[in-house]
Amino acid sequence: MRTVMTQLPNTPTSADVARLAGVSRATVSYVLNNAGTVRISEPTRRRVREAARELGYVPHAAARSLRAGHSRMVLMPAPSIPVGPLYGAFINELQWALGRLDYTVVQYGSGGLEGDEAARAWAELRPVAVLVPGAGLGPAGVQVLKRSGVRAVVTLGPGRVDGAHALLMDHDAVGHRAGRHLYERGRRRIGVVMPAEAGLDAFSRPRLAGVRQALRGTDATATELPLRYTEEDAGRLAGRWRESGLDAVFAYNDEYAMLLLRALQDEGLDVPGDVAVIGADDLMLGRLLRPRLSTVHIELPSGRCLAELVDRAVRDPAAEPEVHQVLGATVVRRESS
Amino acid sequence: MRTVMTQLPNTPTSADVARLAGVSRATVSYVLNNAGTVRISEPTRRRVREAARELGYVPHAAARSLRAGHSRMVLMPAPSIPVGPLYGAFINELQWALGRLDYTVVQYGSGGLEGDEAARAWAELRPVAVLVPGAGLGPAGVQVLKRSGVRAVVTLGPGRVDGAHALLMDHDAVGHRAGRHLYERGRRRIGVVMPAEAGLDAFSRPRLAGVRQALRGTDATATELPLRYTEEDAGRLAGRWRESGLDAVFAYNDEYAMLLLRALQDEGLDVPGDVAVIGADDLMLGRLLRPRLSTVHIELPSGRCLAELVDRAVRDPAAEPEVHQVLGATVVRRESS
DNA sequence: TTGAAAGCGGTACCAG
DNA sequence: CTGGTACCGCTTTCAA
Repeated sequence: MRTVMTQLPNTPTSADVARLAGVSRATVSYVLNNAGTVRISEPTRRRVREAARELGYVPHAAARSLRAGHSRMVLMPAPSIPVGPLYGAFINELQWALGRLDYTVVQYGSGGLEGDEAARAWAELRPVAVLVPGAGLGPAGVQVLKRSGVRAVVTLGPGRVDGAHALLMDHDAVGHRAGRHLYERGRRRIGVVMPAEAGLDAFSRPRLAGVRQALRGTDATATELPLRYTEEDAGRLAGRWRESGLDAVFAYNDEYAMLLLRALQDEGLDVPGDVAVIGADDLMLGRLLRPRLSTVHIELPSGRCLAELVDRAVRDPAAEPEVHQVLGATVVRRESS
Repeated sequence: MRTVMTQLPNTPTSADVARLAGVSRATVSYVLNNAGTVRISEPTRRRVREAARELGYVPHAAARSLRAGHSRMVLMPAPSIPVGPLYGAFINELQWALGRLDYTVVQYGSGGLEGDEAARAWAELRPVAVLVPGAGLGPAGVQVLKRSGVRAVVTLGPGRVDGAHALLMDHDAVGHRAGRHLYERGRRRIGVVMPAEAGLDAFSRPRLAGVRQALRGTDATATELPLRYTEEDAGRLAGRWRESGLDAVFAYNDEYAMLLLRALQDEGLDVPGDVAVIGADDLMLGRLLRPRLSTVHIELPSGRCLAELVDRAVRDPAAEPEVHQVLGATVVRRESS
């Protein structure tokens, strides 16, 4: 006794189309895929197309790629932390560029899984390529992916991983430029804001290291300044500023810089007189402050360029992994330093 | 004559695991899925697990869901325009919440496809549910999805679509609050910034309509102010301000508001004396300006709440579509209005 | 020009 | 407790 309460539409398959058109499934496949090797008469083609339209037939991607033994899916983990406009624009451009090359980009919501654990989940989808921002994927993860038929693994982050192509985003350079700039402006006691928010230390630590490196062998010092992204915490930090004796600060990025800048001014400190401030990312909004915020402009690779790398790698999976240095960092001096 | 230049690792299948463990594919499946209905001896289980580990076996999601006739994939189109921190945080929360309910969230890079065209592409993946932000999906698209076995279609946007659940984000309300606020502050000639950037008019138009509605039946007027997100264009707009006679502006969101605010001040106009400015989104950075930016705080639904809606809908696909009003808009008055 | 059939990788029923 | 096997939807030889 089956009580069917709700008549869910039975999803039409190519067999249904074939039946309706009075042909075989093979013919349906030929017609709908415009197979070049076989000639199908025009009347038949029309009947098939008509039947497909009438039934609302949509091919089943899983079945197709199961049969084909491969797909054109490029998988990236979805960012688990809110991501700035810079990186967001980069992703969009990349998706578009890969779309032009007939790949389908899919961002996988890794819901809690980390690094090599996540790699297993990604591998289940049998993508043709995987793009992994940040660190977190180890050589083991790369192996899992490759063994599952992934033809190209590309990491975009601070370091390279064995077996994967790498787009090195050298955040040290960002800190280095900032540190050098502040030093050249005569600053010697330099604070470096370290966001307290989780997930950002992958970027903040290299940036700090870069500052340290720029200052190595000089009489200048770099001091870590933990900061939560709240007005209260910025006020607290600014309140202790005079006693700290710091005469400059590299504020991780423009948002933290703006936050701190305002707090410093509220404490009666003069920027850049008493303390020079520089951010990073070159956000539009930084230009609107008084004084206009100096910043480290960051140049990401073009989406097109990365898309081409992926395509190359997919076509020749056995080639040596490419390693590119892709993060350009330039100081844009405005009024705050 | 096959010249194999590169020994690509042959992806292990459950058959390989079975062979290595000396059991059948069925047994492998039982063991690896912890099938409750069948008892497998502990030694066998160990042999199977060991073999799977050794081969680096990863199950093939497509094959599995092909056989099962369904998946737990929730598909959303990836945003094609850079998205603010508000919405980004919402997506993250949603992904996490759906992950807790054992769904896999996938953002599909629709690379150029629009609305109902895109629906067909999504349907190929046979997701169990589809979440569509914005307008653009019509009833036809919903039908395509449902006929392809999608059990829940949820739109988050300005209006409802036949057959789909709707989380109504009433951007009119944002404009309405802003308009009413400015009116109550005694302003009568109100400008409304309309971003020139593509893709934003889905939001900006309702917001404008909301302002108009708030002003209906009063002696106040709303004037459209096209604005590109550049300093030059803001300067141009500010340069013509005095002759426009406007005494207030609702600037679409906080970013455009900040841009315009600075430009107005550079023109020697007093904010809020000569012109009141209000934005929207309640960005942290707006609080840092002088004067602090008034704004319309927007409350999005909690990810958990939406995840539960999805789960309900998936469990009972035949239920009446739910329609919820989910966008809370509240004026946060600071110093610029 | 079209059809029959094998098989992609897994799952689940039924026999043993 | 375990193995054989049919089948999910689609593509692609091979024959007719």
